[in-house]
Amino acid sequence: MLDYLVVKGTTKEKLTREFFARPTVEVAPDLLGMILVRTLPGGEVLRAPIVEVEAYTQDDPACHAYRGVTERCRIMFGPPGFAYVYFIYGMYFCLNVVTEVDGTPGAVLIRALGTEGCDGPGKLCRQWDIDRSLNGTDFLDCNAPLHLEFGTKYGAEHISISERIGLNVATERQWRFFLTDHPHVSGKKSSRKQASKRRVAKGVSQVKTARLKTK
DNA sequence: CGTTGGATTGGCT
DNA sequence: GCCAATCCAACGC
Repeated sequence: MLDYLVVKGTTKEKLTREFFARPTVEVAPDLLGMILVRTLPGGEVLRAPIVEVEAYTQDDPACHAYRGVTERCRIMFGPPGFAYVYFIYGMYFCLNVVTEVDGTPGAVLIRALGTEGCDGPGKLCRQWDIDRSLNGTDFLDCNAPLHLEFGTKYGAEHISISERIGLNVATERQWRFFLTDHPHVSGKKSSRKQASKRRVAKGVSQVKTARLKTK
């Protein structure tokens, strides 16, 4: 609780476009501790620090931009510091921060916030009413319905690293960053280890299809 | 505690 | 058609 009430001094450091125009894997851990500010349509303002993120880059098979520009991921190819929101699994939205210089795709998935009910990329978007309408929002615009501010800065000694969650490609990349032992990181509830990848996703679906066909 | 499957829409080959 | 940067409930041991 003390964690997310701490907002750095009164001298607010100004966030710049350059901050995001860096290699994605460098920006990702720097986002930990920064404050996400969401102004709801009704005017209510929600604020909480980012406590878990994942990096996705152009040469990364798990990245939506891996196979080039499409309508869905085109925002990733534009200037950095903007929101990339996508729809997944038929019922969830996920929020990303676009990184890298204009023309180079890259993004950081925000996986958890340091507040109740935001321990997971899908959960935090549901909780904070974030959907496709916020795709392309400028995180530098204080008047936008969604923006970022500098918060507490954490050194490497407070940051843990692991492989990303929910992927079945490029699983070797250690591109998930989170605040060590923070109570609001995802998957903490049952403290289960994420070793149960979908081993033969293809085979499983084929079996499923076959079963349906014979019905 | 570990593992599996269902929900449910739309992006992309 | 296939299946996904998720989540949760329901199993099995």
